Amino acid sequence: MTDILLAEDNEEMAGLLCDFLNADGYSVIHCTNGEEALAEFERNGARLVILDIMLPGIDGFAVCRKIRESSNTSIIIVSAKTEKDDMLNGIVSGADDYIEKPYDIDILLAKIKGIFLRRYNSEILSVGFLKINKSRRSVFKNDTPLELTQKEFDLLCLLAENEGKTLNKDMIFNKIWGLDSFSEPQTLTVHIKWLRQKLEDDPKKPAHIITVWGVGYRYER
Amino acid sequence: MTDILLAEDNEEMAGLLCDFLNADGYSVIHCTNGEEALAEFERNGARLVILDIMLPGIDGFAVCRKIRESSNTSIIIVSAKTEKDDMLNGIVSGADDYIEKPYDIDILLAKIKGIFLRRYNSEILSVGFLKINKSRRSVFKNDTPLELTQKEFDLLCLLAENEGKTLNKDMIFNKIWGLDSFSEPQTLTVHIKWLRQKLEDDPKKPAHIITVWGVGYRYER
DNA sequence: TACCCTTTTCATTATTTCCTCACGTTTATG
DNA sequence: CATAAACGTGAGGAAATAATGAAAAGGGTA
Repeated sequence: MTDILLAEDNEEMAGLLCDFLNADGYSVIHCTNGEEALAEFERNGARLVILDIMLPGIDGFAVCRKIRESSNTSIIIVSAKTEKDDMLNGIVSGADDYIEKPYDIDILLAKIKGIFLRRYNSEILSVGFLKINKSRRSVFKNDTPLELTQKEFDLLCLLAENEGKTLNKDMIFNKIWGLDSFSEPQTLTVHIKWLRQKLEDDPKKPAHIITVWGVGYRYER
Repeated sequence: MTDILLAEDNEEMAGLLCDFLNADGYSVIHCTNGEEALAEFERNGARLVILDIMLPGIDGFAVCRKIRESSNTSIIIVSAKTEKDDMLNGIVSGADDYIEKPYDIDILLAKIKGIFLRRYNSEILSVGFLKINKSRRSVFKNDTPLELTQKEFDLLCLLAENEGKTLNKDMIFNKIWGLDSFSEPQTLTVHIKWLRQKLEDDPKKPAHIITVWGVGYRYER
């Protein structure tokens, strides 16, 4: 399922917003009219729907009501008009939130972040070409999913959360294996290898999981 | 539990709003400062909290954050200021919605109605091809009913409500069997099997109830 | 009690992940 | 350039975890 379904007929606006959303780590599908949006929603669903009111064909309110018939997904309505009736209409149609054009993109992004946090508890960690969803325990490399094992995932999270910072081997080991572990420290390097094989373009020449000699490892985007 | 906890220091405003809310059938408790509101929330909770920002003592943002530490109840923040920062602050603090003074009381009432509808009236959980009616305890897969046992139903609800989120096995077990259960944790995997046989197209290759090795399970639509 | 249905247990198999170890490669240093 | 220490690699097997099938236990009801 996509994170966000965006229904907006202004290509320029939509493109810009998509870029921002992608940068924040959300997967986005863009439709330019109401029918398309409804069809897409029926097929694949979406965690959040952003609806422009002034869509060609079916308008945003109608799309909103239609979606609400079968789903309680989150919906934000975007409107150019600033009339009270419009706002009321949006709320009555079942939208979770309402924002007026021209809107400040930071505010929209903050609203979205809030919705995802409250609703899915899902902090999406977006580091360069990687998207790590900690609550799902899933990782995407440029939109293709990576199948990581438990240890690999934990390791990657630790490194990515400390992106650009060199982490001591002992520290990594203790965090992931626990202080009371009896495993050989060497085991860490093996897991690093596997991680590299899964996410580096050329595992022989790691560009993201960097070895820092005598110290540990560092994640670079 | 009260329907609405209103934190507003302006008595006149509060009185008016209370009247309207009562007229719409909500039970309301009114506090005039942050401390009082927090104490009341701790004691009795509330389905929705309406917070004025400019409260004597602790301000609305702080109250909001404090409540969010322990609860995901709905929160609306009311502010006289109209600055972007204020709005962002509200969203970041974890409010569900934000309204500016002077507000149109109809709009506020509509927002409230929307929140209650979405949040407490949504007995029907619609997740992809599944429709779960929690009060009737019935489940439909593409309009054909599934006959689930009690445990299967509870398990499915838990997974579906947390769609897309990987749930720890222990957590699942504790939620469904209770903390004081003496059953073998193994019994969970057996029920997972039953569930898969009833709702997966190919139970051998589960597409919806996903195993996350070493962690637990995740529902995907 | 006998029946039916649900739930649990248990033993077994299947699968995935993890660890170790030996050996090869790279790096820092004198 | 030689050397030692640190790191990387590959493979086999151990260990951990899940899935399965069958059977027993429990609970409600006629």
